Amino acid sequence: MTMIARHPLARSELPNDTAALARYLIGKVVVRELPEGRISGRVVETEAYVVGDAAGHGYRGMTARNRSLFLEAGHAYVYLAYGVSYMLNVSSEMQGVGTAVLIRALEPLEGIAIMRRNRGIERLRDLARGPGRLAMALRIDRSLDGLDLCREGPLWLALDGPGLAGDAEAPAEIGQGTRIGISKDADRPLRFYARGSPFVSGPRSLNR
DNA sequence: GTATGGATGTTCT
DNA sequence: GAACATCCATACT
Repeated sequence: MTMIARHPLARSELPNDTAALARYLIGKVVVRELPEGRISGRVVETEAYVVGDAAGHGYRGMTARNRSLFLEAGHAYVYLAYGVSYMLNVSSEMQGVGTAVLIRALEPLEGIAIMRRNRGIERLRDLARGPGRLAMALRIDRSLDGLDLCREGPLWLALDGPGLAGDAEAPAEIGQGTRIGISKDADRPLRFYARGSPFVSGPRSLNR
């Protein structure tokens, strides 16, 4: 078993601008620590919900649900969408600004057997392809809302070190397009993805 | 591969 | 009462 060198993202290195953060997070690693073991996956798709964005949950100010959006960059904002699926977001910009990056899809790296169990399916490609599926695979719910993702803990964000699985691959080109599943401010190119990755959600036509 | 509809909790009008 | 940052099963091309 290869030793995996990996450390948390430094808050000071996160781009302040939300769209820049969304791009920055492509290729980084989400780590989930569970009693049964560790799950991790490479981020292959994100969306930015920026300042003044009518599609963003912070657009109308702070509420009991969305207060984590207003934390300083690098904290988890988790909410329930459509009463069915949890969504994992990374808060962005300065404290007091209600913006975030939605993590939409992961390429599974570690803990694949646990992910299969959490999802109740076998197919590797579908384990975390889509934000709701991702949350189910990593067993993410509201109990993780507000967590600091720049420190090792039950859920954190990591940078690859040498020796990591997938490390030898050339860094994927980053594509950019419109966000999925929204109606307000829908034309802005605020979705980022690893071009050509089979683990990106949505139709293949959106991943060229 | 694409298209459709139902389940579901929370927020807002 | 409607909208919603979704998923899944089913039907169809």
